[in-house]
Amino acid sequence: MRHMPDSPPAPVMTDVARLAGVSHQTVSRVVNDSPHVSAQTRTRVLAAMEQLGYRRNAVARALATRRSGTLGVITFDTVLHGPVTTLYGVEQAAGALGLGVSIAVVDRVSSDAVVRALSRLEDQSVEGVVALATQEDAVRALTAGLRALPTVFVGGLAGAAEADAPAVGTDQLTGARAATRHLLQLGHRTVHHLAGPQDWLDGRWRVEGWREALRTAGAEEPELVEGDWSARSGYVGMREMLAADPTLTAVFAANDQMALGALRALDEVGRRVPDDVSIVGFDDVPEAEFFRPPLTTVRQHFAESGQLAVHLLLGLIRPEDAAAGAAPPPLVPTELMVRRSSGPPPT
Amino acid sequence: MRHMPDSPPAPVMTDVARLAGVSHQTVSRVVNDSPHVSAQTRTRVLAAMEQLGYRRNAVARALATRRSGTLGVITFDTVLHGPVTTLYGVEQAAGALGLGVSIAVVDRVSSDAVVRALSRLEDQSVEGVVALATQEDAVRALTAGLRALPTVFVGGLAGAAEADAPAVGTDQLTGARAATRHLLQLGHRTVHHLAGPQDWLDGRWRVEGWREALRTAGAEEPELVEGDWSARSGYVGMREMLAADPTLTAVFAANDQMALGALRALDEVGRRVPDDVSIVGFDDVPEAEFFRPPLTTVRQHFAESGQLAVHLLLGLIRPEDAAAGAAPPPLVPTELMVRRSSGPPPT
DNA sequence: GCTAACAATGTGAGCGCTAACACGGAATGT
DNA sequence: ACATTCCGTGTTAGCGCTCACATTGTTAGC
Repeated sequence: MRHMPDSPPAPVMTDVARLAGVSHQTVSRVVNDSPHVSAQTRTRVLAAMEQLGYRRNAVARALATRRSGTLGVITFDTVLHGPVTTLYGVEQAAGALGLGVSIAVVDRVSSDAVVRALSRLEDQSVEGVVALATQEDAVRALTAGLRALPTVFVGGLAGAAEADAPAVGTDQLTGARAATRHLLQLGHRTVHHLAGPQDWLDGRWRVEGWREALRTAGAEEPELVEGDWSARSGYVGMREMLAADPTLTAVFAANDQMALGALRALDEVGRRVPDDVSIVGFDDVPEAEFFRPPLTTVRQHFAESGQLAVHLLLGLIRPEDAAAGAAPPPLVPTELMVRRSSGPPPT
Repeated sequence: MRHMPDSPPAPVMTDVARLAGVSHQTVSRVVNDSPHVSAQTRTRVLAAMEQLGYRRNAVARALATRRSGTLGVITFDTVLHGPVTTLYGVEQAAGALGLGVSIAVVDRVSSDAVVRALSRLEDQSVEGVVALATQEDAVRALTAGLRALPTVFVGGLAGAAEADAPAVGTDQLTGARAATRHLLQLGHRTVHHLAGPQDWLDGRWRVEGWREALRTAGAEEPELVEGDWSARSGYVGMREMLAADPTLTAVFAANDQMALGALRALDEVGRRVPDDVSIVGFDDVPEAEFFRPPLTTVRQHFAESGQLAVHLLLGLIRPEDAAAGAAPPPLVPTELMVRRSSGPPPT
């Protein structure tokens, strides 16, 4: 699209008013669906708007109402399936409500960077923020010393609760428990855990679920190995684990990428999956079905989390507008996708 | 963060002015780094701002200047590595320039949805848009019948050029050529192509590069099989290809996900990689290194594309502010990452 | 028949900022 | 010495919209 040097100025309310033969205020009423406009006048105004191609100026409206109609999202620059999908869910839900979405990406994990990102959002006068940043540091940075900008956390319910912040997200605990129990039920004595970073709330919850399931089953709890969500860390972690306990038969990886790395490590040392070792992941990224073997994993419904976050946030920002009904449960259930990477232990 | 019922109103310019004993305009000058303020006054104003915790109201400023200071990004709801990383690049570059970024996600590929997404961005008064939507339909929808909103396309240079729209992106052609040539040089008679969707400009360019390399080498051009970027389509496509030509020895997949699917398909029919068949992907997603075998692929520098897009867009929006120097070349070079999925053909 | 109530519309002010110009006073030139 | 420039600052008028209130006209009520 070429740059147009001087397009004619966009029509404003007064223009519409003049054309329709009413006052600007009446136009405003029509635009805002006020009931106090006669059907006839409304039609005339609508026609004038149509004819002029009028669009309300959101900036002026924001200034007058002191409401920007924009939500902010803070996220990390990882291309993790979860945050990205959640972001889309947020945008869809916000768009449906007529709200805009601004984003701020935190380049590295430091509370400093989080504060700067938040500051960028504040500069854009967002009315509230959805934080996809579920590391503990981030939560702390976001809750501490900041202006009263309503915030909803997605993902890490634990720390959020500590910080007395509203949060929504996947039911990590139940999901991790299901994954572990699945392996246990297949007959494995115990399940090893290739954990996510423990400063991520999601990572911690998955450990918790794993631990609970083991405890319930009376299984011994092997030392966990911590990774950073990356396939590389799954690979390295798996080798470590194998070195520490060559007899292991079942591994629950904290996400699918790490599971992929584990798969590779097992292949390198000649262990077959699932004949020798079973693997279960978490997330159900679209590719998981095409791993070798197809990965048994816990599906998360990220987009729903995003939607939920928006509705929860709306309740904080505009209590009157928020869907009146009871607040939806903040926990999105998971789904265990049993594929071929898990099976009974070798006999 | 709890909802605070009534926080004290944020300080405005006049408050700062009063405290500093100057006029609001002088405060404005300080905020905007005008040279026409004495050092002494500036210090006093700065101190007053500090004391009051003043932050300029971006909305009011936008109304007065008729510039929102916000860029829009249109993207699809795919969790493709490329668009997401580009998005981050855009945000980083914009943030560094003091610009905000609003997003609009297109839920499905229809020009209608694209128009609606664009409309959402317009409603937010973005000054320009970066379109990560590089499908032909999308480009057409974006360039057609729309207001004079400056737009930069990322990714698909071909169609953009047709539409006379500025565009930046990876040098797909050279990348695809390099991938194909790499296989040819290993001794393969020819290279099959598991193509991306042909209504995506990126997909088309990759075909083009592949075709050129084959032609240059005088190699026969096998029929291509078209996929949709997904691992599933790579899997299905590979099986099709194998059925059509069981003697194939080298495949260039249009992206890494499709390569993953292909890897799986080959495994299922007992073909070893790279001993029997070589595979090369495109993108170099972080996981590619942990595929089995590690995937030879073409790395794209998505974040740089995003940055470039922002600078190009800035040139359209604010010619005076744009870095004066020559415009950067709009093509970001690729990098061939040779790993273990490619090797000489079986003898 | 006169007032109360309400519906439909208009008027004026102001959201917080910047643009454009006005205005003194110091510095410069001849 | 006086006009001319420039510097630092203040004044005024909007940007396009909504809010609160004023003003009509109409219907209802006693």
